[in-house]
Amino acid sequence: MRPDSPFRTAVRHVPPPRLSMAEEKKKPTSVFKDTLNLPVTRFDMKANLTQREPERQARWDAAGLYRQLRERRAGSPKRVLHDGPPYANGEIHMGHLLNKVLKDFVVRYCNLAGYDSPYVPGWDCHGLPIEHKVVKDLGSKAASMSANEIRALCREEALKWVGIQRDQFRRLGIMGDWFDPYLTLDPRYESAIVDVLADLVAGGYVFRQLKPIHWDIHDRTALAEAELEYEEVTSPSVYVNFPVLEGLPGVFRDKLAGGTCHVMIWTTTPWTLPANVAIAYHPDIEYALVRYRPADSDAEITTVLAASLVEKVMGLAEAASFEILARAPGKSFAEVKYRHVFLDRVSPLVNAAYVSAEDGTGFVHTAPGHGAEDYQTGLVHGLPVISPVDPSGRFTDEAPAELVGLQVFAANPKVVEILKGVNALVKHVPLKHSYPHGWRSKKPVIFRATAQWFISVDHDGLRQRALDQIRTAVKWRPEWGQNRIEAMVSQRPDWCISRQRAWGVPIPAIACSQCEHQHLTAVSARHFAELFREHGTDVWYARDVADLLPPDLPDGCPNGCGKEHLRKGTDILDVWFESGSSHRAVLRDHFRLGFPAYLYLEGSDQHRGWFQSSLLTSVGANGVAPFENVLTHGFIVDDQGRKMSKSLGNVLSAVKLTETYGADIMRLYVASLDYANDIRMSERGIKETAEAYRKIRNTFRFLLGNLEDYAAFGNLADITIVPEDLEPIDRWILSRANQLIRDVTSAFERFEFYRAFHAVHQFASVDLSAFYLDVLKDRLYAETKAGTSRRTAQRVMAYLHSVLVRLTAPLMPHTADEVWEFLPEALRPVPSVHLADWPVPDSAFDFSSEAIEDWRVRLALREEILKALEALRAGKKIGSAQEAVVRIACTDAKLVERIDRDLNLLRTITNVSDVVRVDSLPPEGRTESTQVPGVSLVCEPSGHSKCERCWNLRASVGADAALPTLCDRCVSVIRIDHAGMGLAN
RNA sequence: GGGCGCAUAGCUCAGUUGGCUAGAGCGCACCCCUGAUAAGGGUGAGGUCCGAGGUUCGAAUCCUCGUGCGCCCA
Repeated sequence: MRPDSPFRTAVRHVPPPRLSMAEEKKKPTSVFKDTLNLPVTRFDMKANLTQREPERQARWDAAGLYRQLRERRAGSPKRVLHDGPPYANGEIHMGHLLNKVLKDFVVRYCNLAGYDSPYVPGWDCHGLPIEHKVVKDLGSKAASMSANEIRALCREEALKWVGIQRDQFRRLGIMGDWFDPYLTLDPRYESAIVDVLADLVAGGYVFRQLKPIHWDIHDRTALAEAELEYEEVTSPSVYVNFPVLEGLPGVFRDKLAGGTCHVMIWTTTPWTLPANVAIAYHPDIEYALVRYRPADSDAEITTVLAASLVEKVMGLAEAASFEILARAPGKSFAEVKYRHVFLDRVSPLVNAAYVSAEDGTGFVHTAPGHGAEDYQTGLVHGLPVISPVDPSGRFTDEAPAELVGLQVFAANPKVVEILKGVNALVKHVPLKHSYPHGWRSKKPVIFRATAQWFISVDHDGLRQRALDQIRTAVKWRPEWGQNRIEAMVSQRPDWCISRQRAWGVPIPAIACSQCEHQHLTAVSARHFAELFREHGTDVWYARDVADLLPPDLPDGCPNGCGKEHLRKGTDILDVWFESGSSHRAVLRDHFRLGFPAYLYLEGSDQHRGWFQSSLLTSVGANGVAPFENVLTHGFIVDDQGRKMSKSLGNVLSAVKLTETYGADIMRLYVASLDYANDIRMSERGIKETAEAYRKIRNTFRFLLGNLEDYAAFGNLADITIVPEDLEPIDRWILSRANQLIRDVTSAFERFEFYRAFHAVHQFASVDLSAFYLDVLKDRLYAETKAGTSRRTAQRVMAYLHSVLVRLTAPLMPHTADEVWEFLPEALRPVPSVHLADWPVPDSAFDFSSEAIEDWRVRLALREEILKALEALRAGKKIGSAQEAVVRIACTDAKLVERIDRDLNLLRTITNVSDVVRVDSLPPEGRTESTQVPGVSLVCEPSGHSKCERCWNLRASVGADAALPTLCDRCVSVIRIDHAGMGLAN
């Protein structure tokens, strides 16, 4: 059929001959193509994030975006997310990325939502790992260097990593005050730490007490766990009988009939026996009363040990005979007292959960001065800490006379001899086992009790007050965080805050070596806080003690020893105390962010770490918790749920992945995950997120492409939605947008970013891309350029754009900012989306319940029509939906009215050629609607011709003799918009 | 070994106080379009709701035990 055929009108109900695919492709581009308003935009489909993000970040920095934001929100209600300081060591890993990105979501959202929400990042700069590395690199030189020389190198090392990590965090688009972060090595911060200490000293929480620590007797130094190396050694293990005095259970007493009895212990460190003050049992292990005859003796001995070990131990001891007299569980030994084998000391049996019947005897020799577990048990049972060993590992005169002056390892044979002498030795066997050695000396280390500084958790009800704050003043998310920290705080022992290192904040105590007086008062601590603020903590190491005397120690030792015996304390503070003091340094003093903080947000391991140290120091010093909300995230595991570790080879590199995919993709990936529990991460997941990103980006691009001729509009009236111009589908999408704003806002308020991400993604791909925008194409492309229909569509699109760009700004700040620049001037009153205000729903767009029901029916019918179209397509009857017509029959009178009203709308939302209602449909081939009872429908090829311009198949094509290949709509558009083009001729 | 948690489709998540045939997006398969084009649209196949008991008319949901995994401690 030729377009200019004079007969065209008369025969228009006859289907035109269909062109083959080959013929269709060969068709020349229609002259009408240029009359369409096709999308045009400079906004790239390809994101090229790895190149564009750093450029954009540089522009933000140059413009002082963060400063602008601070000014804009000055005076608004505050919401302070207080940053937990990462350790300034090593490149950032996935855990850092997760943590900082989550924080950035919160901070960016709060700022958009109108809060004054500053972000001051921090770093934990002191501590062992840095010192360890510096000393290791120095090798033997370290020994000849002064504390301050080593500390200077430590500072350099820490600052190096601060710089590297800062750049890596900034690359992720984390917004904050990167040029004035808080550093725990900053004198202002160091001063605040000591100020908190002064408060605690004033409150009477700080005391000094013996505690066993790893001690290198060769280097005469304390060692941390990380400085130990484990090696095989052979130790003289001994089985020893301790004589029982009283308290045995009745079943044992009956068999003993007044005879003597022992309990048998086993130890690989005989030299610690002088410090024995208890023997531990497990309450649930079954113990046996055994009478045996040693190989070399006629005298029978009665002793107690774990029932399951009797045979093994008797075999080892080469007993000539043995017999089990009775059995009893460990818990029946609670009242037992025994006498030390070679000292005049009576001690108790105590229960301890770590006792096992795996080896030994089921009883554990307990010396709180020489073991960590022993010490814990000692705290529980109030045992004395005895440690008669000097720094070089020699017994002091507190030890038995035979041992004084002997080095402990050399003393082992002597102890064995003593045991033999008192007839307490059951058996002596060399044992090969793994034993800790000093990392530098390579020599075996010992546990030695030394005086340490503590914070008493129970002084002045501190523990109880902390628990009260946990329960009443803080909101824990997820809620089980409360259980967790409650359990930990209610069980934790006193806090040992001293460390024997160089790289940290000195505990500014002045000691008298004559009388052992330790001078640490609120006044003296306050004095040093001021001194450190001015000079940094180096001053402690640089000056002589005489030049450091605090105002309350003018005349030397208060016990009358004079000044000449005074010396500076050599302990530094536990780094947990340092970071735990950030509420003073950052929230209250120097940065004045505001106390308490709105939110602390860290990994769930910090229930034991920073949350707890911050809580205890703050309740002790300020009386209240330093945070209102504590949000925790889980740990990153691989796609199979296993933790990431070098040995498993499943570690994802945060830095490399960011370089490969871009920050916005990595951020979106974080946003897509529920971080409350374990977080599974895989490169595959990142790739899927990249797909979601592309979808969202392309949706923005389509919006922008169709707003191009509109973007120049600067008049607010031009871009304001006129309600009476809205078409039904516009009203539908606006009601959806309202819901989206509500969902995303509530998700951000509850820190459930994955809900925000899923909502946005779903909206962009389902509501917009697959439906609203798809349906809108006809209006946008084919209607008159400046007509109400097209302009209204653009107004709605501009609105949707301005909503979406704000909702996504916290999640993908670079892309949102890029997209923002393409909005019409009047829609972006500020130069960056990050200075904008969070969208609020417009209740005028909310649907009535009738409108909701109308749309339920329409969308249900659409779904069923699309299914029916698919059947036609499979039968090669149609290609595009436009080639089909839909016939609907309805038996429900009320529905008939509604469907008749909606016929054009149904045609629009399904993109078919036509939708008509018929009185009835033959049963064969029709679809019975399951969602709209009473409705059935049929799809079949359209009989209409295809409009050359808009490609719709319409009954009106050919009606206009001058433009016979066009539908009536396109005819009128040509006459209005393109009258001068001569197309009508 | 103890404390605190978690387990729904290949992936990421929904699933109200127990109540329709357990849902969505992505991915995948097939198809359409070629005027969002290194795009866009449609349809479809995917689930022992970790396992085993129990409570209940009814369990993904509540209880018990187990398995696996994570964090913290020992």
